[in-house]
Amino acid sequence: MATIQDVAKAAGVSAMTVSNVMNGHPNVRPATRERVLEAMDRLGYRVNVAARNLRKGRTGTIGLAVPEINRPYYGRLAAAIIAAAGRHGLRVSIEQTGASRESELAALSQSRNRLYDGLILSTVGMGPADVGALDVDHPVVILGERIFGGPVDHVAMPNEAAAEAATRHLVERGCRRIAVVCGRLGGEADVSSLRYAGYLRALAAAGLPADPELVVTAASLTMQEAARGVRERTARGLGFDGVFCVTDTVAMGVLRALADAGIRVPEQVKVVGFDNVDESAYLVPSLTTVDPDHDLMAERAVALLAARIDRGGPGREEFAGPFRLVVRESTGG
Amino acid sequence: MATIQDVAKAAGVSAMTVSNVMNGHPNVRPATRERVLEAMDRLGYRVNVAARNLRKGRTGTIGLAVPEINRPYYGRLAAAIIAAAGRHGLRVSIEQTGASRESELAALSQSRNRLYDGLILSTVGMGPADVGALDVDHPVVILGERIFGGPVDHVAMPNEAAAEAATRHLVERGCRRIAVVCGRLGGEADVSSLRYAGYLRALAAAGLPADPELVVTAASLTMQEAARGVRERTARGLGFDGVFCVTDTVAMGVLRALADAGIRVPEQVKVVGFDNVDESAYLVPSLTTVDPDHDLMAERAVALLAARIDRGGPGREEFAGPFRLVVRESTGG
DNA sequence: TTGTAGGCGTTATCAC
DNA sequence: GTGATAACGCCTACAA
Repeated sequence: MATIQDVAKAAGVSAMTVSNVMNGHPNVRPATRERVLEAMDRLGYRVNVAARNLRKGRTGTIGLAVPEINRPYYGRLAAAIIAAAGRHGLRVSIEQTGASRESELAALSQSRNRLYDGLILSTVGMGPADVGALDVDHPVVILGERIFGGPVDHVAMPNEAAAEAATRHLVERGCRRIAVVCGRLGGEADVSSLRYAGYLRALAAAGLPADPELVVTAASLTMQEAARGVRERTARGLGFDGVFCVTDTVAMGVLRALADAGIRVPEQVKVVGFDNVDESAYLVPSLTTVDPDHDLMAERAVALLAARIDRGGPGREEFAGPFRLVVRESTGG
Repeated sequence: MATIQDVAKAAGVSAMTVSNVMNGHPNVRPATRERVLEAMDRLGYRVNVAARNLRKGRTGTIGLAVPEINRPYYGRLAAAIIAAAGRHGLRVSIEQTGASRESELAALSQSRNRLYDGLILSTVGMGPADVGALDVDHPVVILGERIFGGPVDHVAMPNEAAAEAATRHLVERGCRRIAVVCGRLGGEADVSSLRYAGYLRALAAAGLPADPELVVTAASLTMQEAARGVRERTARGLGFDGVFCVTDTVAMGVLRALADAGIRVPEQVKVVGFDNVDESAYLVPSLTTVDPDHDLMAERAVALLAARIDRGGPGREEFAGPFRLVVRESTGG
């Protein structure tokens, strides 16, 4: 494999000049540039990224830590982040945390390993008690939730407001006993708790009581758990006429369980999801859901991280994306 | 950031000894090891990956190039590959090709850029004419299809056999006019063409004619295109009683279009997919589909690549995974 | 068992 | 406008 020295020799210049040509520096005479380019081409020269990284103290790669890439929401997010990173000249290395607190903390310390220039972390397992772990000296952006007081940048979903709007939509469509399907409620600033809070707010605003009977738990927010939870609930009789699901994935499990029980959507029960993953428009019935503008959030997250990489120092910026409700068949079109 | 030298100084040894401790080399006196570990800990030492890479000529990262990570099948695959790579001590950097021939070729030449130790490439846009491009001097494993004669390792789906089995299943369930929804048929060794061939074989074996009217094209295999194709077809009257979809994603679009047309599945039309993505079990109706054992394929692909990275030289191994048909509601349970 | 020397390929600095 | 020099931090010889 040809090195910069080989090219320099072949072109009759110094390595420095070759470097300057490569990096588009000014002050290279056109004729020289030509000779160098020709030599590079002839030798099939490729820059050695490891050497460049060592010299520059950068790797050109950022890490993206998500619970599992194989879930529609994280897939959607990853796609947007890879695209956004590409626009910033960065590559993306993906790590799966399995939504466990330990793996999320491990991802944070990996980033200290200087594997990546920075890390975008989707926290699910970590809680406020782990804020201290965020105090690392490398660029980190938390994506998804708000961990109050953390010394890092955040790109947050409009969790509460959007959950409230989604639930209000059910109220407006005539629902009076609205169930919610969410993960474990620790009272912390995780997806489930924040969206649950929005759900409660909408109920209160509508003067509806909050019945603990209507809270269905799907601990790790999988289709399977959601379906099981709803089956258990309907086995005791249909005690609700609307369901707010904290994610679209959960909603898919819910729709399936309702179909199993022979309950018609939206006639008997109306369902709302959250995320607007690609599949939600194609489900039968198609799913009414919250669209949080993934592309914008991804772009902001990468932009924040890139800025932090360039400028250094800790950040505390917060960005909460916009959202809109996409009304489809599951709430009556 | 502390370097190996700093640690050496702090522990009163040479850098070499620190290196030996780090890499678990034998011949380090326990007491010395202790002193070194203590110093590393005290200084918060982290190895500089760039320097190690430069020295070793390795990056510890492999590339995974897929059309779009935001599709259930590729998400599933990526999850399995990241997990498998982790077991081999490798990280995974993901690149999205958008299924275009140009981007796939670019991914191949990127790998020559020595960004990664090796590349796993899911070819969709490239054809046999591009076999030459595979003749790179870096480890590459092609995942998904067979490009005959390429000088690289392949991990292939059992495309033809599985497609034939899926179609035969429709025949066995009583279907006589079986449509197929696939991408453009170039007669090359891509997913659509191979699975289409399997479909044809099953028809022939059953003594059924192959009617061009029954070939629905969804050029890039999206839900949208599949739905549109089926809508156009049903608008001219329901001319089929079974559909073989070349992917589950396509099947989701098909199920949606059939629902729009008021056609009942499986009573009027039976549907089979391919991939067994997580969602397929939760659709309404749940989807009968081919399960190709993604985890095994991912493991094999990573193992082949890892072996190639270690041993060097070009490879020509072919591995075709096993498959099984998962029968669900869309063909009558 | 531990230390010394040297170089992996690149680029920043500063001469010329 | 171009080139010599010196790192960047680590690891593989080889020497002690």
